[in-house]
Amino acid sequence: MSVQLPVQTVSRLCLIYRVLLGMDRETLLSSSKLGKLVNIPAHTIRKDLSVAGKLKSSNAGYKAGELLDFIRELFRFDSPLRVCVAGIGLLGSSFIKNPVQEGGQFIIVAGFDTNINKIEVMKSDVPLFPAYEMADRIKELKIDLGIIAVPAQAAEITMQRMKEGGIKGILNFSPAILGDKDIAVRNVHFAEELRFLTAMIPDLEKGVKNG
Amino acid sequence: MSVQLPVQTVSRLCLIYRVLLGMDRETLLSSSKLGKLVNIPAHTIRKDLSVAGKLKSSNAGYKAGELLDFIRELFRFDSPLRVCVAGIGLLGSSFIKNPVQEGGQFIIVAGFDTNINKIEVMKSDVPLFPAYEMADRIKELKIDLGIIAVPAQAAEITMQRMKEGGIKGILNFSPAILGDKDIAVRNVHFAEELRFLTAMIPDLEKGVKNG
DNA sequence: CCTCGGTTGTGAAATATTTCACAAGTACCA
DNA sequence: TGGTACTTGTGAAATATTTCACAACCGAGG
Repeated sequence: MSVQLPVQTVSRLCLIYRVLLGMDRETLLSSSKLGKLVNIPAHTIRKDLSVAGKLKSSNAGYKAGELLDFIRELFRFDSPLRVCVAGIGLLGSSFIKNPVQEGGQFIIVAGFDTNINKIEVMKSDVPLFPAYEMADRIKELKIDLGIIAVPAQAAEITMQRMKEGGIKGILNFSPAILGDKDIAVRNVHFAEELRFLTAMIPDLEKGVKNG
Repeated sequence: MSVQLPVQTVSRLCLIYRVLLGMDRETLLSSSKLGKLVNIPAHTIRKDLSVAGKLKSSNAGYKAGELLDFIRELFRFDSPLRVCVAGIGLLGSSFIKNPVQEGGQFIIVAGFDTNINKIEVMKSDVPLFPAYEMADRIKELKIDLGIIAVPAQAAEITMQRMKEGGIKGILNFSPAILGDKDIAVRNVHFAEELRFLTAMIPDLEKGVKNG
């Protein structure tokens, strides 16, 4: 399969997947009902499903459960992925202490930090290791995804270590901007979300530049 | 101005803004040098600046400081925005305790929670109020932006209260999917970022569906 | 069996965005 | 002054994405 879906399509399907997760499998949804739930026009949803290779049905909408299964298989959301966290600061430890549930799709199996004291002191169900062991541990524990929650200046080396360990994807919360041609990297930055939001606001009154 | 820039252009300019912030104003950057820093092709950067209404110069690249000023004025990033946080849980309180700095572009001026005890017990420089006062306080304190960090079932009502107070933009960290035609809303969801990442990974080995 | 109301799936049209390619500007140097 | 080695800005071409519009399908009710 894999006709390489447009990124936005992928993103929308993920969004749909999310609402379907919290819904009775038997619920019957038309593309327009679904559209209202996720703020996407009905025809876009239909097109997305169409290019993604849809399922059978005609008429009468989609059964939540079937749609869920379809997307799950499409993106192989079935087998749980093993995740590690680099940087056991405020943010990093919150991932370790309050792991995302999401039906067991992700399992946090290791934490890393350069600060050995932190590793020894912190209590956690997840095993913690010093950062220099990262590549080896990632191989050993067959880790798929990495979350980077280290300071900016350590981000690059952390990514390198993760790559060396053979990680497939990285979610980067550090202020550094990471990217790589071999693996999927996604940068997330709170302040920038706020900034983007600000930039998108039609007109923030203020002296109203011209009119 | 405002020719309504493409969303992606806005997003890229914000990214560029971020790297410029952490850079000496005198640094001279060519579009390709800049491109490497943010993982964007040079011609896309030039085009973005072009449609955004660019500045003067030809030759010899951009001075970091000038570019910064250009983007700042373009999006009116100058006057600081007043931000409030709804939901003083783990995430919400982290915003209050460790406010984003970003050169004072955002100031957190209030927190809200339905749980009165929490409000009374928690120590914080930022004043905390009960949720039902939200609309009034937002008006009173002239708050521009809201961060929603409440549980899913409270998200909708929180948005309504914020709208009622006249807020211009919302950054929603709750699992609910929010949207509104009048104000800018941005949904952020960690698990979904992981999921999106997973979906984007070319081939996560696994039984390798076909080939 | 036929029609009505509602829904999907999808080619084709309409838009939007990215990429290209190149004229034109600038500095430097001799 | 002329030549070299950069770089930008941008119209036009190439792509990508979204929107439209409509045939086809289904179930229910005569």
